[in-house]
Amino acid sequence: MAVTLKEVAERAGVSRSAVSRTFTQGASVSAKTRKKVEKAARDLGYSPSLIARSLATNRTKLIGLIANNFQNPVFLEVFDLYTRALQERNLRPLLVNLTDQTDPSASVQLLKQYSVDGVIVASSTLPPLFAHAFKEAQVPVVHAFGRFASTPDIHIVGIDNEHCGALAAETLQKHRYKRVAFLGGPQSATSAQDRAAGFTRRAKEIGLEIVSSLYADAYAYGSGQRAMRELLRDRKFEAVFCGDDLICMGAMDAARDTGLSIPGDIGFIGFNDMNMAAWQAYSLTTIRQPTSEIILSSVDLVVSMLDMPERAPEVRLFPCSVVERNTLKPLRD
Amino acid sequence: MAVTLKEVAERAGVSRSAVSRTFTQGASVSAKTRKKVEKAARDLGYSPSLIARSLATNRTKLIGLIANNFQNPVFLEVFDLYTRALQERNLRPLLVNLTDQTDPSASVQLLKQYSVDGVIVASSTLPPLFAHAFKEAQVPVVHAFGRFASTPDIHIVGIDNEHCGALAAETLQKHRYKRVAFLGGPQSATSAQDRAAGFTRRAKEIGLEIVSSLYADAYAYGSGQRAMRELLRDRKFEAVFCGDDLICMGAMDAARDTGLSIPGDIGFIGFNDMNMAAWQAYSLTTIRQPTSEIILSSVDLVVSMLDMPERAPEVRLFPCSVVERNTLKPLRD
DNA sequence: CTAATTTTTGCAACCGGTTGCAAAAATTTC
DNA sequence: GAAATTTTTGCAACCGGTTGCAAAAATTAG
Repeated sequence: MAVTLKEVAERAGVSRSAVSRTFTQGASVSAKTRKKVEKAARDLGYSPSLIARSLATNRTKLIGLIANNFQNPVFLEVFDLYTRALQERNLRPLLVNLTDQTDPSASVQLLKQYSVDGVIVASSTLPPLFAHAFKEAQVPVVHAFGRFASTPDIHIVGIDNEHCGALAAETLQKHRYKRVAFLGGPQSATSAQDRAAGFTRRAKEIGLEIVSSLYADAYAYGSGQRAMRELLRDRKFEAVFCGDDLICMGAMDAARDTGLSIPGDIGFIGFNDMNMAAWQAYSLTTIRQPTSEIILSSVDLVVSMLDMPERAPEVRLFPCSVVERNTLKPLRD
Repeated sequence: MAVTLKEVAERAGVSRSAVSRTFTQGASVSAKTRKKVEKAARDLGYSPSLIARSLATNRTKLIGLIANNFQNPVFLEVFDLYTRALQERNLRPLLVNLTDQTDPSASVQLLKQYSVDGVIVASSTLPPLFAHAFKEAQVPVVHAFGRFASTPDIHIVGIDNEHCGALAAETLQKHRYKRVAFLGGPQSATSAQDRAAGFTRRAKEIGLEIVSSLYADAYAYGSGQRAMRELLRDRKFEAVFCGDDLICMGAMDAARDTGLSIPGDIGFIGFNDMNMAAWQAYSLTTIRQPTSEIILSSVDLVVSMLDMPERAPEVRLFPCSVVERNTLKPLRD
C-alpha cells in the first residue's frame, strides 16, 4: 500500500541504507546520491514510516500528556500551549483523559505500551505518587502544576502555592478587608491544600480574620456556585478568596443571584488569571499563575530528559503576581 | 531495557509465537500454555510493544484529531468527549493543533507518517477540501461539524446549519422582534455562511427585518465584543442573532458596557448551547447543537471505516433545538 | 603518481512483534 | 484401538526502517 524504503532504493539505484541515510539527521550521504534519492522519493510520494523508525531507534517522538480536568476552560489554554510547544519541537502529544473511572495504573501501562518518549502530567489535583509511577517505569516524567517538594524524586514545574495563598491574604488586607472567607478547590488537591495553608498562615500573621472556610468539590463553575450558596447562609465576611477563577465565577454568580453587588457588598479575589477572568461580566481581580512559562518550561525539561534520562530531578517555581481588576473595593487614594 | 517477547518465551519454555498468541485477541492457545505464559509475563512485568505490533499488523490504534480553535471553550467539551469515546474503544487521539502558521498539507503528511488508523477533523471552519486530502492519502477520515453536501466524497457528521439559522429567525419572530441584527462567525467558515444564509432566507419569508449584519473575525469572545461595538454605532435593531455562544457573550458584555440591559433594551440569541451558556451571568437563549451525538457518531463512523475502508461516504445530520433562557424578552402569556 | 587518509556505500543483523503453513498433539468417531 | 478430525505448536518469513562494520571510492598529502 504505502511506498517503502526498498522501492525508493530500487528506483534510485542505490542501497536501502542510502535511502535511510538521506532521511535521517546527520547521516553521511554524498550530494549526488542524496539528489537521486530525493528525486525518486518525490516521484513515488515516499515518506518514512515513523512506526518502523521508532522500532529501530527506540524513539517515538510521542509525549504522553495526562490531564484530568476537562471542565475548566483554563485547560484549553493549557492544551493549546502544549500542543504548540511540542509541535514546534517535532514531538506529538498523546492525550490521556484521566477520568475518575479510569484506573491510573492503567494509564502508566498504556503509555508504556505506546513507548512514549516522555510524559507530562498536567494537573494540580493528582497526587505526587501518580507521576512517580512513571519514574519507576523508567519513563521520563515531569509533573507540571504539581506540588513542590524540597527534595523531589521527579521534575516539578509550577508555583509556590503556599506563597500565593499568602499573597491573596496580603491583597485582601491591602484593600482594607477585615473579615474574609476562603473558598478552595477540592480538598484532595495539593494545590488547594497549599493555597489554604498559605492563606491561613499569612492571614493570622497580619490580623486578617478568616470567618468561614469551605472546599468546593471540583475546580468547576458549578462547584463554586454551590459552595458559595452554602457560605452565604451565614455571611459574616466582606470578601472571599477563591482558589480558582472558575470557582470564583460560579461564586460571584451565586452572590449576585441573591442580589449582592460586587465589589460593593462583597469582594472577590480569584486564582489563575485565565483568559475569561478579564471578561467584562466578571473583570476579576486574581492571582496570576504564569501558565505559559510553566508549560514551556515543562516541555523543555522533558525534552532535556530525552537525552539525559538520569538528569537529577529539578524543581522550577515561577512567581505569581496580583492582577487588579474590579472585584475588590478600590484602594483608598 | 524493556522486557520482550523472547524473554517471556524463554522463561515460560514455549515458542515466541505462543507468547504472541496469548496476547492477541482470538488466537488459539491451549489453557495450559496460556497459564504458563501469563505467569512468566507477570513475573517479568512484560507488556507487548504496540509499536512493534503496529509494524506487523499495520494498525496503530491511533486516531488523528485535528482542531483549529483552541480559543473556544466549547472545544474543551469536544476534547473531553472525543478522548473518552476513543479511550473506551481502545483507541488513542493524536492531537493536532492546526494554527494559522501550520501548513495544512504538513498535517496530512505528518499523520500519514504516524500511520494513524483514521482521522477526525473536528472543525466547522476548515474547508471541505482539507478533510478531503486525507481521503486522497487513503486515510479513513470523517469531518465532524463540517458542511453537509448532498453528494459527499467523505463522511460528514454535523447539523444543517442553514436550517438552524432559519430556526433562529423563527425564534426571534416568535418573541415579537421586528428588526434584528446578524452577528456571525468568521465569514470564511462554512458554518457561518450557512447559518447566515438560512437566517436571511427565513427572515425574509416571515417578514423579520435584518437591519445590520456583520461577521466577527473568529469564533472568540474578543471578536464578538469588537463586532458588537461596531454594530452598536448605529443601533436600529432590537435583538441580535449571534452565530456562536462565545461570540454572543462577548457581544452581550459589549452591550452591557454601554449601559444597555438584556433583554430589556436588547435581545440575544446564541448558537451551540455550550456549558457556559447556562451560567447565571449570561443565561443565554440559544440554539442547541447536539455536540455529544455528533462526536459519538463521528467516532463510530471512523471506527467502522477501520474494517470497511471503502464504505460509501455518509452524511449524518442531527437536529438542533431552541433552548430558552433569559436573553430574549418573554413571550406574551 | 603513489600512499595515506577521509568519506561514502552496501551488507547484514537487528528492533519486537505477527502469521501462514505444516508438523505434532489432542480429541472425536467408528 | 486405529483412523479421521480438530486443535495447538513452532518454524521462519515478514513488517519498514536503522546502524556497526568493512570494503570501495574519493580526497588529500607528499
